[in-house]
Amino acid sequence: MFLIDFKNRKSISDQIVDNVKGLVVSGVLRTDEKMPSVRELAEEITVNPNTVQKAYRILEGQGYIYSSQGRGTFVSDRSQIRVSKEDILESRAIIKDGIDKLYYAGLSREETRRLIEDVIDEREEWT
Amino acid sequence: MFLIDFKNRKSISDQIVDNVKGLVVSGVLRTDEKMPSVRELAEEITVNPNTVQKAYRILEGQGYIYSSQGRGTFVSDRSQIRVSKEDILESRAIIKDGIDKLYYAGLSREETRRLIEDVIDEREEWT
DNA sequence: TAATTGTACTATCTATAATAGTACAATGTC
DNA sequence: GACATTGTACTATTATAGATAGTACAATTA
Repeated sequence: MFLIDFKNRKSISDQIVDNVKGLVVSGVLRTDEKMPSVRELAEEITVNPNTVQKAYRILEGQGYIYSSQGRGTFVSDRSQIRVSKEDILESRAIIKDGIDKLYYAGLSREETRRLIEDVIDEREEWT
Repeated sequence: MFLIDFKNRKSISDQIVDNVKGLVVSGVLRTDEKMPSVRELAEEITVNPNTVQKAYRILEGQGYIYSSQGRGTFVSDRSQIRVSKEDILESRAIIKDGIDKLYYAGLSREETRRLIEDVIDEREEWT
């Protein structure tokens, strides 16, 4: 369910954040479903509890999950997700960086389009 | 000519690498044209010479430039550029990461396609 | 000869991520 | 009520990557 790649360039906490976002948005995790506790998840993926807590704090701040002292952490309704314009622009900048690198590697516009269409088509769940 | 953003998430040396690659591939820097020396460029963009040298080493390793002790560093012919399959896969992974983040933000397949087409169309020079 | 240039080092500083450990309030369970 | 669980907030420490600082030397050019 929650997979971490310790050799990844992305930090562990960022991987948890993106991982959970994907499960929430795709509906694998359902509204009000209980998330593993900070300590549980930390043990499951063998990282420090503080790392999980950091990810949960970010996820709560963006409305993907909500927490209740003593009770636990739960999945928010998708209507609660808050996306800022900066988030979109950051994603755009990441994609632009990747496209730039393909250009530097000598790919043509059409080859780039094909590669990206491949990536898009890999995901069957989509709004 | 060589622009560095010190607040960027990309390291300075990586920014130099990508910057030069772009200028070489687009033809702004012409074959056998002399590059600024390590020390010159370091002063121009106010970074440490070691940082520039690191970037130059990477660029030479990938065939974008070549160096000659005592003479300087020069732009390679574009036929000398070596692109590994891993480079393409890394670019693909970066793009996938950006597309994933757009999905997490709730964008539809079509909105994502439009945003990417925008990015692609921003670049007029292209093979 | 003197200046420039690429190159190779070592040492140090800095920022970020992750780990380790402690503590406490709120909650649920027995 | 007692106790375990949970979220939360700290501090301190370690690990790593990137950048800086400084030195040195061989090859080349002027």
